[in-house]
Amino acid sequence: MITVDLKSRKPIYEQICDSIKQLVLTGALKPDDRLPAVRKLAVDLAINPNTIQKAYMMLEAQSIVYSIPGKGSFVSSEAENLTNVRRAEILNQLKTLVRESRHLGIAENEISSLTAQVFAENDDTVQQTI
Amino acid sequence: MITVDLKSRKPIYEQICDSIKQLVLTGALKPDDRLPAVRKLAVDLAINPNTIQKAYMMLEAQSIVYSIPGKGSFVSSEAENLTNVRRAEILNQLKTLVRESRHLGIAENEISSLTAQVFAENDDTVQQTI
Amino acid sequence: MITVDLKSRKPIYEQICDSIKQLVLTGALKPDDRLPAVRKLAVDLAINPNTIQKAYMMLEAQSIVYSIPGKGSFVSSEAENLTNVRRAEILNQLKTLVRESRHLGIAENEISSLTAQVFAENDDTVQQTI
Amino acid sequence: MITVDLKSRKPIYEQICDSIKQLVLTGALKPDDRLPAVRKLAVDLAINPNTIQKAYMMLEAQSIVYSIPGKGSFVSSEAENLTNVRRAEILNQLKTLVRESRHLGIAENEISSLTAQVFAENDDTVQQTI
DNA sequence: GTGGTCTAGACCACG
DNA sequence: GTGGTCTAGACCACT
Repeated sequence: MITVDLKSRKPIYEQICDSIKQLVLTGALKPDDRLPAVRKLAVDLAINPNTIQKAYMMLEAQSIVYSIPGKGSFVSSEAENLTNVRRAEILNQLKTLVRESRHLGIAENEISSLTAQVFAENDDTVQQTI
Repeated sequence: MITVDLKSRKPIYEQICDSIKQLVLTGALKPDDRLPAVRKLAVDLAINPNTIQKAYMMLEAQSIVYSIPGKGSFVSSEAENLTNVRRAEILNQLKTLVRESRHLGIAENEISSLTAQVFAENDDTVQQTI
Repeated sequence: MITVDLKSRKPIYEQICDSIKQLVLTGALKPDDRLPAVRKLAVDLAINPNTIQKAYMMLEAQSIVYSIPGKGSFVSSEAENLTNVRRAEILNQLKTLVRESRHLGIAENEISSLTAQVFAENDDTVQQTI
Repeated sequence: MITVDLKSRKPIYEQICDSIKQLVLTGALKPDDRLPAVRKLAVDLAINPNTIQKAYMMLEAQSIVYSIPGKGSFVSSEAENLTNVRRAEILNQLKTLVRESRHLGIAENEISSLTAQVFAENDDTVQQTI
């Protein structure tokens, strides 16, 4: 489920955070679900446990995860807000990009057709979330 | 014209690169136009000349700028390709974002209306370039 | 392996770039091989680390090297194209030189014999690569 | 006869030196011929007279030119050695290039055919020197 | 005055 | 320990 690209410029701990957020967003992880144990995940991904620890700490700082010493880390119930937050972010980014597109002379219908095309895709992930 | 945010996580020299690329994209800088002198820009932005130098070097490595020691730095004639490159980038980013939007349950017409709204904006910059 | 001539008119960082390209061309450095650490090479060559850093940055801009902060700098897998690029360069330079030779009244067979002589050399490096 | 490329990275004064050496090599300028007047050449090339002056000074330092204050600069009689010097240089560079060609796996007959091709060219400049 | 190179030394984030 | 960024200040060559 969780993968990291060691060659990427993005810090590994950040990749792990993003992976887990993604799992929450898609519903694969629900509130009070337990996250993989730090040591196990470290072995699976062949990376340093400290790095996993750091990722979990960042998630905890964002209230996406809570941890119980000796038991593990769990998805917070507030994690469901993630969807709304992310939605707002995306719409904002879209606005910025569309604005720049316009500056560069990209026509409105070029964007519309791109959008339509994406919505016509047969994406497995989408199927899962239905 | 060129501004930097010292607090940003993005390196200063990269901000300068982006600023200048933006000026080229908007047509504010045309091929063979002269860029601000390294030292002058450094003073204006209250930044070390080495940092400006680094930015210019990166732009030169990308063939967006050419420098003649003793004379100055100038916009390359090949810089006009920038528009096409940037256009492709944007369409790609748009596609990714729209795809994620769909995953999060954002409706197609929500995006359409956002697009329409942006294209209806009265942007001064757009007016100028007409 | 890597040496620099402080007295040369060619910038030190460029000498380092060329040295590394050469190592890649001869196969001494292969894709994903690790380059010497910036600070270590700086000490070995008795040169400021910034200069090494600059060299590595230029190589990265040319996609010959990729760097992962905290891990090191590595030969890119695309670096293998270097051979083709260099070959084209060489043939071009040869053409120019031969043309000038002709202007100066050097006979064709003088060049042929020089070529034959070089190909008859017993070069250790060539032996190794067989 | 003499041209400069203001956009080139090669210093203008060096371009002028090379141009003049070339004229001597092709026989267009013979011993005791007078070089163009500094001011006139500066006007013709639209560059700073100091730059021309510097070029002539460099040539004088290499004994390719001698100057008589108030009369002008003239091609030295020793300038004819230039051909021999240049010939040696070229053969040396050729040797180095051919050696690298061999390392990169370029076949001997590839170089031979390139040489033959150049010698078969119909170059006007060559015609002149006959 | 221009760009270009280099040094010395600092601080940061990552693993 | 790694690479990456930045500053301060020096010197050079070219115009």
